Amino acid sequence: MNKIKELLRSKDLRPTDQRLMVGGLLFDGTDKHVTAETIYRDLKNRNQKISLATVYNILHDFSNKKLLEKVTIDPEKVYFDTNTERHYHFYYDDKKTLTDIPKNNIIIKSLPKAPKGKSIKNVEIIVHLENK
Amino acid sequence: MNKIKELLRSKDLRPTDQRLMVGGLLFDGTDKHVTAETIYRDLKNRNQKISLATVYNILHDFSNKKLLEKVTIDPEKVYFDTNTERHYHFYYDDKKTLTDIPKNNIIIKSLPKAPKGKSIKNVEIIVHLENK
DNA sequence: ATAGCTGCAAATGCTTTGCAAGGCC
DNA sequence: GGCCTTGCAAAGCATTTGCAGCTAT
Repeated sequence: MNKIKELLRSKDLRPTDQRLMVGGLLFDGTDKHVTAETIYRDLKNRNQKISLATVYNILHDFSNKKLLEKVTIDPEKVYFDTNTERHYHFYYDDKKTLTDIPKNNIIIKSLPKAPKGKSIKNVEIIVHLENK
Repeated sequence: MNKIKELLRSKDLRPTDQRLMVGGLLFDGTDKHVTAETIYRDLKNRNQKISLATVYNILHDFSNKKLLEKVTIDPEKVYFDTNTERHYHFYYDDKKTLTDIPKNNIIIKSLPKAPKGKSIKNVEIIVHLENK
């Protein structure tokens, strides 16, 4: 838990109780794909004191500070991914579930040049899956 | 306009006034990226009789019948693209605008295998842009 | 002390739904 | 005639906002 405290400090985020709870759930070394709702329910089930609005705040704080990556697929849901390295996603359209595409399983040969005055911020690749 | 009528018929969609109007805006041979709101305003400005709910219905009908491709980027907006061929998008995060990436400017060298029992439905690539 | 955070409830904004009336085949 | 489509208003839902009360530093 102290590790998370340091992590937050290093990003100029005050280590509040709520941030530590959310951080504790997210940064355990394994990759996760969560939504605000997911986190909120999880914490509520453990009888933790936190509000949904705060979960949204925290998730966006984390994402602004590059601790999470925001992935948008379904207009009704925003996913946050603890894996912030360049990688891409499978999306199970039926189950509305996100998973990482195993590394090196997708290779982009050439990226387009950004239009004048613009630069590429990030590249999102979502491979939508359906049942055979 | 008769062309659109045929187009609709070929997809088992009844050529109602509203569908013809929306189809007329969309299928003129040039690629477009629209939202329900866009279409609705456009038609309203021309004093056409149509409701927002119907625009949503029609856009989804068209997309279900593969006349349009649905692209999701911003959780607040769903874009529909008249270009249903395989191609990808630039997204101007600041202006919330979508454009096609010029053909052959992005090449995927290898696609991942779909997990067991699944097949790839489509691949969405969104290159997010920011100001330099 | 004070800038930053939290949390509630209300507001927002896109999208969907229910259902009655009307249109297409 | 019977099924499909429209359109309105209401409902739904994820997300954001305003703001008063706390909290970390």
